[in-house]
Amino acid sequence: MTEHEFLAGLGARIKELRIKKNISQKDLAMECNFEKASMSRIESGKTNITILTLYKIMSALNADVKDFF
Amino acid sequence: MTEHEFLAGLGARIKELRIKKNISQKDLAMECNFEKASMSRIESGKTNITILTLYKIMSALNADVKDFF
DNA sequence: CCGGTAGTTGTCATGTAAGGCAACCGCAAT
DNA sequence: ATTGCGGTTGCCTTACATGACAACTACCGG
Repeated sequence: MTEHEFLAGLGARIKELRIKKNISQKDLAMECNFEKASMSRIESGKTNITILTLYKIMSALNADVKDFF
Repeated sequence: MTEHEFLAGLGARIKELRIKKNISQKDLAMECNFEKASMSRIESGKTNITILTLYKIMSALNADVKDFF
């Protein structure tokens, strides 16, 4: 698995969990205290997020980090 | 769980897996293509690593990312 | 047609991770 | 006492994530 594939897969997983909770990128981003633009880039695998950013998203989704992989 | 606790816990988990494989920070760092100094800081929770750095460490440890949480 | 909603993309400033080098601390073992 | 190893810390540069704001597309509602 390439690094790019890894990031894309992670973004897809985040999107999947977000859709399951029926909230918009904007709403999820607001709960994480950043912009919907950032969430868009994260879900599309364009940014190599830090582990704390992943932690914030995980918390906002009431999910366990394990659920992201 | 605070962000600091999250980072510290992640570092401890990395250390645990590294010890289990019986390799030094230096050797693990070399496999990840960075310095032992960086590995020391990661294991002690001093740096907020990116997900690709975690991915590199995971690969070097022949572990699944799930094993880190 | 026009408003709002969801998502994408460009650009910017600031902070900080990545990567590297060197010096240092404990602690073996000789 | 000194050589070596594992680990820690300080400092530096460069790259990039974060966070923000705006502009844009596309779709759907009235």
